[in-house]
Amino acid sequence: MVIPVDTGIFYLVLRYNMRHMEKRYTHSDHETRIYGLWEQSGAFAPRASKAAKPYCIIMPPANANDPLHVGHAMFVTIEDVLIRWRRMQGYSALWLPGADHAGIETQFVFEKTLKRRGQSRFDFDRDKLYQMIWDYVQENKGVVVEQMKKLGASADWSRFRFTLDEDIVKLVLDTFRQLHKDGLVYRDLKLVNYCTHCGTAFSDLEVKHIKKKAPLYYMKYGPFTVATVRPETKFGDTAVAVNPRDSRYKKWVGKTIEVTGLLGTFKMNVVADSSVDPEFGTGVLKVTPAHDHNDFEIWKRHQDIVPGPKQVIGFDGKLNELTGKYAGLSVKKAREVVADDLKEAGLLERVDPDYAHTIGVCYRCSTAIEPLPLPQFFLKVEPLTRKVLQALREKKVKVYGAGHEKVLVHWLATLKDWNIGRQIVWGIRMPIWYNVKGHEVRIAVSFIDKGGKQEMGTIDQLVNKRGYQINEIKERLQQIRVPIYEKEENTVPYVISVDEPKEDGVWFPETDTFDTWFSSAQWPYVTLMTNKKGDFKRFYPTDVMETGYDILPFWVMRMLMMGLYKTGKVPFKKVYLHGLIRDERGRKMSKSLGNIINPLDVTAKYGADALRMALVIRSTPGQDKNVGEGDIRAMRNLTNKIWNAARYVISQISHDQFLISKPETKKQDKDFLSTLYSVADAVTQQLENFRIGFAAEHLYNEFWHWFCDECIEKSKKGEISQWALVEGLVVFLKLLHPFVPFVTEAAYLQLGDVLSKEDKKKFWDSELLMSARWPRKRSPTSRSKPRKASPRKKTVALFHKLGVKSGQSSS
RNA sequence: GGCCGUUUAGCUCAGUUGGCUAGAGCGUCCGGUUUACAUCCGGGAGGUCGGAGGUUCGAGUCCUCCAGCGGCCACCA
Repeated sequence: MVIPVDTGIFYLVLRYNMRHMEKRYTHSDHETRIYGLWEQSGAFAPRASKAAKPYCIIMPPANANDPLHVGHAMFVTIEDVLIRWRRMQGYSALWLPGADHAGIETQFVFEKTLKRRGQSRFDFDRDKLYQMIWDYVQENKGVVVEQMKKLGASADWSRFRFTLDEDIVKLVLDTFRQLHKDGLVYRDLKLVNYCTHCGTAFSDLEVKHIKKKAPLYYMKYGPFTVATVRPETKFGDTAVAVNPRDSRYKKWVGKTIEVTGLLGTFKMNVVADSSVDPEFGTGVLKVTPAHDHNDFEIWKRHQDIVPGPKQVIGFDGKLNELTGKYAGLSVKKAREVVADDLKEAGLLERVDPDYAHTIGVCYRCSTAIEPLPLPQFFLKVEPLTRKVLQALREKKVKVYGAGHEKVLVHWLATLKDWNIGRQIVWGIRMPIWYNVKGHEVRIAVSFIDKGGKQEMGTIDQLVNKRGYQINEIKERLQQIRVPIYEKEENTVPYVISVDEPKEDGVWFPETDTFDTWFSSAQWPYVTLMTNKKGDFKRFYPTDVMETGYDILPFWVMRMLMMGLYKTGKVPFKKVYLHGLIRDERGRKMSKSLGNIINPLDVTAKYGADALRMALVIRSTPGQDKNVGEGDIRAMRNLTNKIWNAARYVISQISHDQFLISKPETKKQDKDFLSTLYSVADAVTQQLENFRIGFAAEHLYNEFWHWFCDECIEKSKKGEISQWALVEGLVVFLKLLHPFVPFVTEAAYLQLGDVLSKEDKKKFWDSELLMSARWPRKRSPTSRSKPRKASPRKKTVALFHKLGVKSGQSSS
């Protein structure tokens, strides 16, 4: 057979093969060179042949700023197993890699480095800060790619995409425009989950709920007593609510009461709302629409009686000027001070010191989340989730992963509208311009003046009182806050546009950026649309989306929503969710425990193959897995075993004039080959069913305990012929290759060096194992692995035949 | 409060649609270096598959209930 190979590769392969094989497999002698051979062979790119069926996996884009951790190693291994397997089966296999700008994560990390220099993000205008983070990311980008290569990832690096690539951004913005046109985007004032430490709003999904004990204060409230854990928000109260069926308070409903508090006496209306639980506390609720989600909803339901949000906590997490002498206190401090003052004023009836409840905290920094009123752009979610639910019902997408399909359905069924703006700089700026003309008194901005100092205020104050030019404000803008008013004539008009509108007016850009997930939700189609011509047509919908179950709602769900919206098709047909990797005792890996497995350290010590196999063997989708150094060492031993099995077979070839023409006569050979190929079929089947961990274990056992322990030993006694043994070795190298690509390739190359031209015709179908043909049953007549029927089984079968209930009789 | 997962050898876990005489790694005990591999080979001990019912010729596998562990969701102030 003539193999058309690039002569350079051929030369390298020749040079690579040294006749001598070391007694032990030393990964460091092979991995880098083998990866080089693969890359130069061009086999990472999908087969060009039109006849080859497409197979595509989009790689979850790693955070551009994130060094490799064990989670990466897991996804690299599983996806690489699938891609290598399908590639060997002859598919035109594309594994498309990329990186994510990871807005909040990256900006947060960058701000830490700023802090070390004694600076903060408030020292810079928008453009300057963006540029600084861009440069910072450029320094680190690419590191993770090099690290993934060390793990053996056979991705097509030539198709690598970054979420902030110009053409990707363009498509993401197009989608936004389209959503807006279709009425799926709206601007509204709602309470958002605001982290005062990170300085941005989050979506509901990014709020972590933790159980906590806190004092529950019972305070006098006009004719009532109300229970609250947040006395500091009382300055923002606008009404009092009771349950409509609560007979105790019926007479008060609709009345106006007088409440004397720390800042004087106020009038308030009493409303009846069924969300109030008569059993809780005193059954009376103070309504604080600006600082509590439930209260906000009560206001929405009773707008005629209940005044709207009165914000008393600022975005800095401190009480504002409406709180009189308490202004400037942090929420936490204010709570204590207010409680003390209430007590002193005789307004505190009693305190339940250990009230257990849950509070929302920032998933990033664990700061308590403040619900704050903020005008935001929202994505109307229901029309999108409906389509996903339908696709799931119609089985257009299937989820592999321990019950997570149900979790996904639950998410989709209960999802709330998505606030897609974030108050950070690092991301794709929302393409929105406000015409501030005539609204200068209503719009607050911050910017950096010529002296490099931050200035803030309404546009009116800055221009008319402090004498700044409107253009210099715009040029060095940090943030803009455009309020929403009930009255039409007070509402600030905006247009969707990337560039400043040409129309008359004074146009200020929105300073919010999109939630990172808004762009990554579009990842499958934007990466294919902006890549080589025809990729989208050929590879979309993709075959498998593989990722950790922890980002199912953040990413997978949203990709389905956006993919169906934009293309009318699901972005992927299968979802494989891997579990988290924990330490050998089942604990989460953390720096403080010192139990982190650093993939690069492990790779250096035991080899990439050992790490890959340790991660994947016996893993189950959706299920966490414990991995310790012992597991990795055991798999390093496997690589050595593979190497030595090959070494033995190869040594026999060179010693005993290996004869290809030897006919297939021995019965033992036939049995051996029959079993060999049923192992191959079983592994293939397991991979097709995404039983990857099981396939790996099965292979491990068959290779080690059957092929090595039994068959090689038999061959020493002449019970299995040499050529059959060589065939066995080649088949196992191929089957093992997706899991442990380096050592199998190294062994395959060694074998190729020893085989004669004639021999190669039989055993050799490619210069490189990674491009070789996946083993299949040689003839349809060969049976599956014969199993001895046990006496018990025979008996049972007989009973069955006779229609007799066996019961205990067989024992 | 709702949902999901899990419970199999000393430890960590596998175990397709029921067919098991229940496996692997690590650990442990005994024995082995005449050349594939001591990162190894041979052999052993160790499990009433969380508990109780049920379906079936047959249940680790399916159904019901109970219990422990873990996770996700939820506006009880």
